[in-house]
Amino acid sequence: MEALLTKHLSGYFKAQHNKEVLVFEIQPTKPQFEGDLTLVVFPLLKIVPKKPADLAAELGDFLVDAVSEVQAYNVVQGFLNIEISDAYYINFLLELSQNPNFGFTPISATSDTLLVEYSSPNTNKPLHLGHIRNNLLGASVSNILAAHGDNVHTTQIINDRGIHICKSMVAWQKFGNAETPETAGLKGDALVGKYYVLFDQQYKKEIADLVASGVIEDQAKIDAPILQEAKDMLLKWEQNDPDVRSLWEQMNAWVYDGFAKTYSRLGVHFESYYYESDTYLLGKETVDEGLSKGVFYTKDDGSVWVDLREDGLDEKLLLRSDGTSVYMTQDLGTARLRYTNHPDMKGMVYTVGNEQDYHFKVLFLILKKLGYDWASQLHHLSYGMVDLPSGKMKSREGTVVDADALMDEMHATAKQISQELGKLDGMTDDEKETLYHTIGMGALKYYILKVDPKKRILFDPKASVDFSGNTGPFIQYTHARIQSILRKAGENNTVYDTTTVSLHNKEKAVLKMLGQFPATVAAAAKQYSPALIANYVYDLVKHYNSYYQEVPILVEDSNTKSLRVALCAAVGQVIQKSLGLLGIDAPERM
RNA sequence: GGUCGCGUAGCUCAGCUGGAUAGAGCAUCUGCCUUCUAAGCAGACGGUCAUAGGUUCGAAUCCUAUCGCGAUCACCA
Repeated sequence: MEALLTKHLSGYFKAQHNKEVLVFEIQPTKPQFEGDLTLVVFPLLKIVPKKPADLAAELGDFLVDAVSEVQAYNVVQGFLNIEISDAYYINFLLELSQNPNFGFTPISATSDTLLVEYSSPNTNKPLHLGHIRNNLLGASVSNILAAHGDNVHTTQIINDRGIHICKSMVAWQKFGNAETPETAGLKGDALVGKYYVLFDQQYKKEIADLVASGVIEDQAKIDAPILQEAKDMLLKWEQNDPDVRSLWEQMNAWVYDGFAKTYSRLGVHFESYYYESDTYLLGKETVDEGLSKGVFYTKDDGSVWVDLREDGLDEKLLLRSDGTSVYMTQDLGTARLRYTNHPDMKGMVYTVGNEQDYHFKVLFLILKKLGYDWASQLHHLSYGMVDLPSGKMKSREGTVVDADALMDEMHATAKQISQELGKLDGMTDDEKETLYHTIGMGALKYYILKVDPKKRILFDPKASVDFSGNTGPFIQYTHARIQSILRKAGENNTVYDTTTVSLHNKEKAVLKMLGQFPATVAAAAKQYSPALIANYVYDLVKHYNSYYQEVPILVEDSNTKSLRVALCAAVGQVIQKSLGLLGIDAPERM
């Protein structure tokens, strides 16, 4: 509709005033005024010098005359409020009902291939609340880009090597007594995490002992024997020591087994996996390449650096003096490997927390300096930390919210509320458990995703298990009620005579909301923001519930009834799609 | 200290490239289940949009400065 009005207005300015005007400010009319769309005329006064109200009236007269869908207008100051005919919205509903792809763009031959990286765990501890935000964001953005018509591949980089991995390995060797997930009765990732914590405890104790014997604290942090053991182990690992490699493979296998269970519950999946243990060597090659191109340089101790001071950044280490690689080294290798594996790729999205903004700025700049033209296609999907009311999460201090435990809690809450409400008669126990999972995850995912990614989240455990108000279950509930109506309405009940039905003003409001869905998907893709989808679907549901409350759907008059059922079905479809983009299931009943 | 981000109701958040009287939820208080699922709806209460300047017909939104919070600037990842 906006496009149609723009076209006519543009023609009008050309014919009447001989001016080229291509962009008009058209927005939904505020509820307190009469009308459906509002043209702001202030910007046009520079082109045609008139009083605001006069120009608005002139344009209003023209539109009523020229555009059949425009049936009336009113002017308030410099605002031209345009009333659109019911027929337009009724026809829109008809089109929408016949288009299962409404709002989505199918993948075609011209689609861009994109790689979205998310999750990216370390193999030394279980996933926690911070990872949950990462996973939900990455998975949802992947869905949104795909809905927008991109050919999306999901992947992750697994930080499976490095000093932090060696820490849990050393601790297991010293204190583990050959414990396994089976003998300990723990998930594999939880078992390995336990030894990571043990390492830290022992490390702190050794530092304290050294300080007590007269060593300066900074020196004690370096000299602590267990840290030396971890460093030795890293060197042995890079030298392919068979014993170290075997232990490493064993412990990583435990972790992957644990992660797989958590990912499955979260409902995320990956089409490929990259391991730093595979890419760090290519990273080292990249460093050599940079040295030969003169982009990097070597210091006296043998360490390799890049100087970014001309770009307003700092000097950055790329290879340690002992020749081992750092974080940046392997990221260089990983990026190159991915473009080798996907030559047609048009972009890559890194879902990583905003504490690494600087890292990615540097990474992209280095790749550009190395001459890779695809460096400009890389995007860092940066998001804020998840904080608790008690402050920051610290894995070594045990103040993290464990992902598995959190999901258990959401499930239990969903179960408790569902049982209290007692609406699930006739469902099998399996169906009920599935539903509790759907609702619990709906609450968690919506709670996390409704916040603008770049903002930090304050995770309040009490508020997160809230199931009413602006929550996932609230939206799921509306979907369930719609499905209930559709079941009662029966089949083939959505055919109506478009020329004789009329619209309730609440119906019109809902249809306007539905009309915004395609633009919302497009905006969410452009901004990599699931929050736009979450806020949109909440707004849609608010309008629908208000309508549902005030207007009966299953009425005697079959023409009116069919229109209303069609509207319910359309709302149900858009809710289901929106929730789908957020990775949330829409239940048939609850 | 340099750089980046954030600051909107008691709390948690919306507010698109500047537009009309800044919106939701939670919490507190009032109504509405013999009628399509009350995980709902309708209403009340609650704001000097951190502060001060500037640009503009018009600023929560853009610019500058200040204050506050956070992140980062590691031979950690």
